[in-house]
This record gives sequence, C-alpha cells and structure tokens, in this order.
Amino acid sequence: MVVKAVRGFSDILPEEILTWRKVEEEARRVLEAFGFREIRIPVLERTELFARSIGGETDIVQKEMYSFLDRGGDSVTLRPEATASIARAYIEHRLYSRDPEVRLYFIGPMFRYERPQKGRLRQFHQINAEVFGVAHPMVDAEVMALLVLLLSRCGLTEHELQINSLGCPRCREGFRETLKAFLEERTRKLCQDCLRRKERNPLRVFDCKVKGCQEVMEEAPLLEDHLCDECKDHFLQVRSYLEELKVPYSVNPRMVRGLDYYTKTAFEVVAKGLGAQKAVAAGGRYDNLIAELGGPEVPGIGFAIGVERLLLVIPSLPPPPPPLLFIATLGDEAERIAFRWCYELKASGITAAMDHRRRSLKSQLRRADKLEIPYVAIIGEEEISSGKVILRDMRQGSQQNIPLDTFVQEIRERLGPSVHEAL
RNA sequence: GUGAGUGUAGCUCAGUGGGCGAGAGCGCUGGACUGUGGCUCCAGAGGUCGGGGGUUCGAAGCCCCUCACUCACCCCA
Repeated sequence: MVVKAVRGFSDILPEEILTWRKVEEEARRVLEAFGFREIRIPVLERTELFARSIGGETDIVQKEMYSFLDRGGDSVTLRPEATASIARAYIEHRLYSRDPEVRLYFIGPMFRYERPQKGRLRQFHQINAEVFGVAHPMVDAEVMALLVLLLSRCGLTEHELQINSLGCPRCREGFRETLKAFLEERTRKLCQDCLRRKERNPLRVFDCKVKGCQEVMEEAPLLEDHLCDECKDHFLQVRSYLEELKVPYSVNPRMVRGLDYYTKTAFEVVAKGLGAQKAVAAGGRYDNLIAELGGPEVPGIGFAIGVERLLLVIPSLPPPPPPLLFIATLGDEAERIAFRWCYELKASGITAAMDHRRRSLKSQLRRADKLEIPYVAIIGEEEISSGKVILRDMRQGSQQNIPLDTFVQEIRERLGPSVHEAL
C-alpha cells in the first residue's frame, strides 16, 4: 500500500456505520422534538470569521487551523467548529427577523491540525445545537437537559454533567486581574506551561494537571465569588431549573473554556473510559457573539457533541445484515439464469448474491455459510432439465424443490417484504 | 510543537549473548467427500521482518537517520 489516509483522517467502515447512524438518528429525533431545525453550513469559511469569534489569541486560531489562500488570494479555513458558522448564517440570512427565538442544529465534520490521540482526530465529527434569542436561564437548563437525554438515548451510561459560570466580560475581566495578581506572587511554584497561561489566559491554570500548580490553585480565588450580581443570579437560576427538571449535575468551579466567546453558563459532559480526552460534549452561553460578528444584540447558547468520543463509550451495533439469498450455480446456462434472477430479486428489494468465479458447489456453499446467508438456491444442469430448483435452508440444513419457471415470484412470496422493504 | 512506546503473513502475535532456506493460530485456496456449508484431517498460496544507511564473514534482533501508528503533554469535542 503506497498511499494511505492522511494522518488524523480516518475511514468509517461499513461495520461501524449502523452505530453512527443510530447516534445521528437519535440526535435528529431528540433535537427536532425540542424544536431545533437542521441547518447545513459550508466546510470552508473566511479565516476572519474564526479569528473574530473563537479569539485570535487562542491555540485553535494560532496553530490548529487548516487555513490557506485560495486562488483569489483570500484566506480561508476548514471549519474547526460549527458555532461560528451557524452564527454567521444566522446573521447573514437575518433569521432573527422570523422569530425572536431560533433553534438550529448541525451534524458534520470539523478540522483541527492537532496531534492525534485517543478520542482526538484531525477530521472529527460534531453534533451542534444552538439557541439564539433567549437570555433566560430556563433555556440554559433545557439545553443541558436535552443534551443529557440525547446522550442517554445513544446508550451513554456513565457520565456526569458539570457546570460552571464564566461570568460576563465585566466581572471576568476583574477576576482575571485578581487571579493574575494572585499568580504573580507564586510564580516559583508554577510549571512552565502555567507561566505562559498566566499571561495568555490565567483561568486556564485552574485545569493544569501538574501537582504543584493544583496545590497553588487550591487557595486561589474562585470566579464564583467574583461574579457580578446579574451573573450570580443567572447561575443560581440555572441550577434551580436543572433541579426542576431533575437533571443531576455537579458544579466544577475549575472548568474554563478555550474559546473566547463564552459567557456565563459553561457545561461539559464527561464520560468514563475515554482516556485524557474525556469530555464527550461541551457547551455554554455566548451572549455577545452575535453582536461581535456584526449582528444584532442577541444572546445565544449551544453545545457540541464529539461523535467519535461518544462512539468510544457507547455499545456498538451489529454490522449490517448479509444478503438473504445466495444462488449457487453449476454451468454457463445456470450462471446466466442466476444472473437474471439476482437482478430481479434485488430490484424488488430482496438482497441476493452469487459467485462469478466458477468455483465448485462446495466452495460456493462455504462462502454462503461464511457470509451467514440464510438461504441458498442451487441451480445446475440437472435442475434446468428437471425444471426444479433446490432451495436450501442453511440454518436448518433442510432443502426442497421449487419450480424453475416461477422461481423469482416464489422467492418474493417466501422471503419477500417481511424481511426487506421493497424498493 | 514536546515526550514515551510500538512497527514481523490479510488479522492477532511468537522469534535478540546476531547464524532460519523467517514461524504459530485464525483467515484464504484446494483435496479427503469429482454437484451440497458448519466438524475433522491433509496439502498449498501468501512476508521488501515499516523504509534507508552503517557495523559484521553473516542483521528481523546491534548503531544512526527517517516514516507510520499508539498513548500522554500542549490544547480541546
């Protein structure tokens, strides 16, 4: 094999497809029941969109984007996430003028130039859901509740919803400075990465894994205690509405965000068995994003589910079923007849198969057995002259004769639509 | 971008004080059963031992470089 798939880009093989479909179908079912409508956004956007929404200083924008100049000289980027694009579409098509509340979802691949590891690829898939136009904390709780519901429907059992409040630009800026000052006094105890974080995004020091840093952060001031009245009240209400819906959650005061646009509520669903990349879904409120992108003052909230990560922790479905009937042939004429029968059966929705390699009857049966095909028809010169075809039940090992000239009709009646829907 | 660990048949893996024409199980093909699957037995096909260079009489095993995969860091779904 000379040419292989590009690093971090993977094929999804037929045996995995049913599990993928189940997740996507559950997502559509649940989201549509909650009033979300599907939107499809382009793979490519102007680089500027992501620089402005995600934040020009974030790692995603700095070093993880697939960006290039197109032939017209414009800088474009394969989307590293969907929220920015959905927000762009919302503004561009003035969807806010149709109804004050707009709910959208999207399923598709994202691209980030990162080093692959468990639960992390360069092309990966997300299920995104966004609500535009409502600032009320009820919506925060509803979105989290439906996320948990959706994940459980997909078969995710061991998971935990963690929530936090990131505050608004006003209170967060103040806290940033407070925290930075706190860190300045303990620089000797911080790791190299955290010294860098201290400058770029001091909140990130909270989720450093180095012991020394964690010890320092035990005593660090918490954002919780520095929220403005509005943010504090919002967070309390979100919690009370989650309780109203009986959604279990825990507050994680150290949870922070890598994207700049988040405000107030942030949440994650973490699962066991995922290694270091243990968040299967994450989201939050972004009340200033639409305005920052040039739209009206409209609040928003949403989440993204990492589909590959979810697939790692839910049971997989069995592969697609084999054909229903295999036609084994002996001789040229039999092969020709079987060829026609297979076509006619498949055209009416019955999956049939045959072998075109002129193998012995034994090897044809062996193949049918290996493929777990439940019925095998046998046709050779004897059957052609007697006008009777053998139909063998592979599970029971029994067989009977059926008339050659009404074969297709006979098979349709016996094995037809109860198993496979007609085309 | 950083670090560690792995690359031997289609798959899962044995094989290092350097000496093998390179093995096993499963899978594949054929036969025993010349037109009847599964079980059993027999036979066969299939390998640039990731790639390149070096050391050596001799390298799958040692040295250097390189590529790929995996996990972790960074970051994140």
